[in-house]
Amino acid sequence: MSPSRKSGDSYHHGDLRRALVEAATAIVAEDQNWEFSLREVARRAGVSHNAPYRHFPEKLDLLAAVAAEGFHSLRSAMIEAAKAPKSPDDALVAIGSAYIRFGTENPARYRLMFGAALAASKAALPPLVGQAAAASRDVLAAVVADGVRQNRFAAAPGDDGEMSILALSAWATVHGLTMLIIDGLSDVEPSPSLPERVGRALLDGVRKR
Amino acid sequence: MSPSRKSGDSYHHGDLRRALVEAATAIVAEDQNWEFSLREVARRAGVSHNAPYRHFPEKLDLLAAVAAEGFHSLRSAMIEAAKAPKSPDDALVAIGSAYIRFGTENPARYRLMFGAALAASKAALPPLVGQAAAASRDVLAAVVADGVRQNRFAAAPGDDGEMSILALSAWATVHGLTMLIIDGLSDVEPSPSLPERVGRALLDGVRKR
DNA sequence: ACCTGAACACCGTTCAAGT
DNA sequence: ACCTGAACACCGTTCAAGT
Repeated sequence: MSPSRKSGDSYHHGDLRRALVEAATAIVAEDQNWEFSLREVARRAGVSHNAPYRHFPEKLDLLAAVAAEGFHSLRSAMIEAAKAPKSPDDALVAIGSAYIRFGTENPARYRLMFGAALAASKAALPPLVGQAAAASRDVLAAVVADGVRQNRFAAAPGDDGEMSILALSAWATVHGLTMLIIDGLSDVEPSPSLPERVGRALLDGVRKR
Repeated sequence: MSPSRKSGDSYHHGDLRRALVEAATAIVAEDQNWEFSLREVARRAGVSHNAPYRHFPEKLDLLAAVAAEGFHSLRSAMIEAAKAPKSPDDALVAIGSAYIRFGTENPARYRLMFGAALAASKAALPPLVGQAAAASRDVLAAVVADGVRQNRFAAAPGDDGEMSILALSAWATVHGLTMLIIDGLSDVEPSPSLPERVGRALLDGVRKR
């Protein structure tokens, strides 16, 4: 057994960091509550309650790691959704739908992703999370830019050349909707067709008429 | 000193409930952190650490009370903003601006308002919060409905008669944007003119062209 | 009715050790 | 290096009393 083994094999040691992230993710999925205790994560991972401190200086750092992984998943889901469609219109609907579906299908995980920022409070957002979030936003932004380039989407008047406001708006709409649905504040019944309908509404918001 | 004194005078007793809500609100504003401890609230109010249980069965209920009051404030800010403008266009921009300003000027309070829902997790949203939130949403919805009625806003295609999706979309946009800005996930620099610009972008999303 | 003090089972974090 | 057990200062909540 040389030490050159791939870090992917998880006997029990060597990848405690990954084990902790997975344990935390599992707890969140099972309890459907984004607030987990560090001690429970350690128990689940089979280590003492302060072994995690070797890998994460404080609880917030584990939270950030879980959140960042969540954003990577979200990004994958969006990329997957954007694969098939040809037109920017279809792509935007597909991506919007995938986004809402991702959030509403595992609300606790979605809340954690933004709750990590939330927990940070005054402090700056953990860079890990910020980058991961930006990466998933960029999938949406790319499609929006595509639509503008093909002259199908209307850039906002104030957006001279830049299209950041338009992309930000689109992100805000799907994010806000996801949150409102998760929080039970949307009065539209959450039918399976909702993501699709929201995707269409999103499209109508940017489409050139 | 008859007991028929108005409940508004706060010597020290009689209105502990209000004192607790105010103490919690003050702590959130000072720490800029929406997570306060029940014991600290009690200390601040000058009572023992479990006196609050006479008024709030559990911590979540105090959280909900603070959140509900926050929604009342938000509603007032929106109503105030909608007063002056005449056209639905101006009103929507004004309301959107006021909304974003409310959220970004006291992020901790805004996060708490939605964090109360968040904390509830699987359980249903505290009715108190749900109603207060709906009441403030309705200010926005009324202006949107006005615009549709005057044929200045375009109802979404799927919205046969109802305009709930359009209003929900508008709410989602301002809510999402507020959250993204608060969380530091918006890459647009938070200039004082941002609320105004966002209000205009919101308008462009619904306006008939 | 409303409030108290002591107690319970937790928590995040630290520290002096162990290997 | 990595992990442990004991300890510290908290927390939410409960309970038997006090007035």
